[in-house]
Amino acid sequence: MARKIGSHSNITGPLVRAAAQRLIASQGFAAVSMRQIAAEVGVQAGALYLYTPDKQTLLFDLMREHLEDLLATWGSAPKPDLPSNQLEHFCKFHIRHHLARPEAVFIAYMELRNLAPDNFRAIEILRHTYEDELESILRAGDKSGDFKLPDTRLATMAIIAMLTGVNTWYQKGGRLSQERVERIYLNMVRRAVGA
Amino acid sequence: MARKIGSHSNITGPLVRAAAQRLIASQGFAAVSMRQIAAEVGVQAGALYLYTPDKQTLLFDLMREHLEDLLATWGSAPKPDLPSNQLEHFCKFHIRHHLARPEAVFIAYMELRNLAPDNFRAIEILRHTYEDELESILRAGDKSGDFKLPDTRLATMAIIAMLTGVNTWYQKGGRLSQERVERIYLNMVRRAVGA
DNA sequence: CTATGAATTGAACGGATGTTCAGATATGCA
DNA sequence: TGCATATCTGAACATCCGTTCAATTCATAG
Repeated sequence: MARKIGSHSNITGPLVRAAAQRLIASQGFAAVSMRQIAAEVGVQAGALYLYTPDKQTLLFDLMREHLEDLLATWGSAPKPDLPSNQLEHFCKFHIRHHLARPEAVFIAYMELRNLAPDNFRAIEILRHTYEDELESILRAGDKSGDFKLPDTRLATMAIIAMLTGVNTWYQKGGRLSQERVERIYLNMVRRAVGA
Repeated sequence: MARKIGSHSNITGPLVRAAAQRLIASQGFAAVSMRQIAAEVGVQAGALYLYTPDKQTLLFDLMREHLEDLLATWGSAPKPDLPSNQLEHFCKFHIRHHLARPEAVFIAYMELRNLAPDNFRAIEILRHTYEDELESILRAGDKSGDFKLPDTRLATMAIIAMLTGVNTWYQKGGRLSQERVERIYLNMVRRAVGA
């Protein structure tokens, strides 16, 4: 067997990402220091630089991985035929995927302004790619007559804002189950697009 | 004439708030230093403490004033009679008011976690008060049969998220006029609530 | 013009920041 | 066992942070 790099049973790398995600989500990127992250992992600050070239890249990697995960998961799911069913699939997927990783979602939305310009552009492309997935569903439905939309781009932005907004108030074990929330939101979305 | 306090033609106070708002909106509270704000105003850092007891209070005041302005402006506008007209009034008001002060809106949404606990609670009360204004419209419309809503609280959160989302993409001089955006969003909201 | 008090400076305080690196430690393979 | 290398420490670097305050400048009232 070829010698593996990092053949020690080292898991510090993932721990660093997890601690950084937790801390940045709760305090904000600028307010979290490398020493805080290191303390959470149980190492000294200098050791973090074995796993990231700098603090900025750590943030960028968290956001990029979140969006790549979002796109990959969406892309690997089978697509229904009819626009109406595609819309249902998207709504439920979006709520479910976002509620399952609130910290990553929070960071991806709140820390955009802390990205260096090149990193910002890369993240914006990924986000736009995801938005286009919904927009193409709406466009197809509008064309087929299943939906009635004065402006598909605005409907796209409106629906994504609405669905992502669930993350700001939903609490597991609250008044409504996640399935019920999904159904109620889907119902509102359906009516909003004239389905 | 009684001697006025600050009878010098001093406008530094408002300038401090304006500079702080501009800088915090673009870089984030934790990333902006008192020295940066002072430089923007054209004074030394120490002078800022004539206008705010500390950095935390400066943030709190910005957010509180934004929400008090929102509630006061909303409260002073005449209310239509029918729920359907009230909903139209709210949608147009919300989009217009928020698009007119994007920096204050941005700060009020993004910097909540940088508030000290007491300040956070105070801001949350103001925000909830505003949400209740929409919720009572929806409740009245649901009762009167003008709207058909499975859950007024969820509809409230969904609509506010949708409307506030305009701030993330709207650009003056873009493809659509503000009035057209207001109309399209109102149309989607009306359908979403079953009006 | 002078006295008064508001407005501001500029230096200083202790401490935190991201990052680097020589040296120490731990691990797995020969 | 001994060697190579991955992992980590702990101190150091220059710089920035929020905040305080004695000293100074400034504008106005009398």
